[in-house]
Amino acid sequence: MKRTTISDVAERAGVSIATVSGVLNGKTGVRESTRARVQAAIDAMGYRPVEAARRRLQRPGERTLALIVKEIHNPYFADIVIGAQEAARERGFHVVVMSSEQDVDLERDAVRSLAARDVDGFIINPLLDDGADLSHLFALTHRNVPFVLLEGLRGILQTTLVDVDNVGAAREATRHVIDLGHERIAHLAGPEYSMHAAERLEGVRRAFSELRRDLPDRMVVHAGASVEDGYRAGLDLFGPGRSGLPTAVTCYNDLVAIGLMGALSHRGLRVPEDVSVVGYDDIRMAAYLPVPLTTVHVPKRDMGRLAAELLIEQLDSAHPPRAERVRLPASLVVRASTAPPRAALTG
Amino acid sequence: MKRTTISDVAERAGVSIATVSGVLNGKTGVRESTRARVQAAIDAMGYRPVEAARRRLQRPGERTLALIVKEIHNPYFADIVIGAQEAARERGFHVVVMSSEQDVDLERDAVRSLAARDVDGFIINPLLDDGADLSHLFALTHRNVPFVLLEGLRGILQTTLVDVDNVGAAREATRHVIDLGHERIAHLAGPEYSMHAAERLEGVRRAFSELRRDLPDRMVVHAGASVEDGYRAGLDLFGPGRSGLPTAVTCYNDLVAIGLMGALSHRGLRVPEDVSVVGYDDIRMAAYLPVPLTTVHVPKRDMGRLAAELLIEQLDSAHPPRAERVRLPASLVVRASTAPPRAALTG
DNA sequence: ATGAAAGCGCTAACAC
DNA sequence: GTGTTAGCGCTTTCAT
Repeated sequence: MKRTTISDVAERAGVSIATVSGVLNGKTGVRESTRARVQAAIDAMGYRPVEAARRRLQRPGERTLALIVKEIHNPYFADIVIGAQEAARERGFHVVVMSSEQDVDLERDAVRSLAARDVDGFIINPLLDDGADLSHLFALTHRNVPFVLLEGLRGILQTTLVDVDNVGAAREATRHVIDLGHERIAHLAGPEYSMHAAERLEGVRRAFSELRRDLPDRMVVHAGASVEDGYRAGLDLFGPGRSGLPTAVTCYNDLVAIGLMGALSHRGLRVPEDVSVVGYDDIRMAAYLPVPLTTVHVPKRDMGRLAAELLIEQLDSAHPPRAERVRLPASLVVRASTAPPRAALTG
Repeated sequence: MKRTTISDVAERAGVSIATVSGVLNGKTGVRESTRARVQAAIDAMGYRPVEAARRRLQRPGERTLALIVKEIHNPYFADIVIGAQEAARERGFHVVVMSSEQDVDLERDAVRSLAARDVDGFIINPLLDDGADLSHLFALTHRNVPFVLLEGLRGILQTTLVDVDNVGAAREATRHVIDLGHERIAHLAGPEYSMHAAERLEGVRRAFSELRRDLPDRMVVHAGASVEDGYRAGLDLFGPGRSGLPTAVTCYNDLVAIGLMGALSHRGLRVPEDVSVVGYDDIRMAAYLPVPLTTVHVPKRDMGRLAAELLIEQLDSAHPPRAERVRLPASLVVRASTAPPRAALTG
């Protein structure tokens, strides 16, 4: 069954399509009786104008940016959305969000469907696809649809990137607990297919190797990115019958750290007295927790703003986009969740 | 400067627009030399096809739903998004999200811009506009674009609604702390322009009045919907020099409850020993907090699913939408953040 | 292998 | 007041 069009309505109402268009757009100069007849036809047929044919094809139309995030639950992305939305709005753009929920197929799908709806540009936090199927991104390049990335990708993609120095910041975070005197330090690593997770783990390793210290494999737990992941990993790591427990744990992100702190509490361990915890991202909540979280502050909002700005810049310039790779500063914020280990205090 | 079109490219490449269309769509039967020439022109001019003209106007195209939330930071909405996305995907739909961030103008704007992009239907968590300017919603009705609401509106809008019984659930939550023996109970109310906030406050009042008890005005604090709001309100409520402090606090939502718990901790008060705290929503994090939160469980994911299902149903039926008003069950989950008051224990 | 021309659903002159 | 018609940017037969 074909969609009802303006001519169907016109026919039913016994008028021309121009007249229908008139009442659709509230134009003056349509007799009241005619208007009523047309409106009746519209209602009866459930007619719905195709906006693409109305505006898009005629006038320029308003412009919109698409932001594709990895997890809709992560406040990290919420701040990025806010920033992007601000910058976009100031320039007359709108921002729509889609979430890939860590699924490459969903990411691909999201890009395709949004591109099909003529969004003007993309801000994408891409998944690190194993098979390196970046076809959807290449498709954008090929169609001259600009995009900026929020996380690195292995393929030497020649694109604009807005991120922080994850290796350096994770290294700094790890150094912090080492400097406090901790010996047994664990890292709750992020999702498997994530450049950020890899970079942060690399930063942790670097802190250790710089000091000629060893990071045992069992001290690296691949947890994930959510509160649940942190909770489960924490429950496991500090499970009954475990020995050589870590006295400090650095986490992939704040959500994982929050889950970990829950697990520690439920295991009867205290933060930071028994275990020091370090997060990453500095989500808003971090400072307001019962034990304010020591974490790496990431300028999420600024990242969102900058990404949108760079994108719009590309949109408005005729030149082929030059691939800027911006690394905004990120550094540790020490709060109450880290302290010297017991042994260091008593010994 | 007008946008580059397919004929510009054709002209520059010295071919017809049909040929350009051919290389654009990777059609076979184009001489390699021609293809190269066309591609060169495309690249040189940064040509970008208007997708609306390509698909939309020709084929049916893929369908998408828009979900408009009030605050992108609230995990409450994240779960709704997940649910809607699931249900939509199962039926071949996509879901895009926009956030009004508690701003009526942004909400209006979001609806307009999305409608202009031909989204097929809306799931909207509307703001309770003071001036009752629901024009953007009426515009949808007028254009036969179906939508379902996630929060009530004052105007007797004849639309589908998916929500829970907020009054009843808030009443139940309040009864819980009353039954535990608390006398001085405060409520951190939600944002001003919110039906949910009003309904929940009403539920609190009802619990009191049913028992012929009084809820003093100073025990109702208009906080907001975020962690920061809860923190600030908590810091204030339990500030130095305050007397007659509440021994239990019910909150507009879990985020506020989390902020409150942070404030209590920073004021040296313990949960639930000194103060019982009740949240609302049961966001995922609630169960994993150091002190697991007693809260009203709201079936967010199911709400998202249902909203999407009802919407798609309307989309696929020719009949005018019947306005269903579904109230999914919500009830209290008692965890560790509530306990009898000290006085009740000792007295 | 390439081009001319008819349409996709709608708006906007311009006639009548 | 209302209808005719020429586009909007593109795809798609159908010729050539």
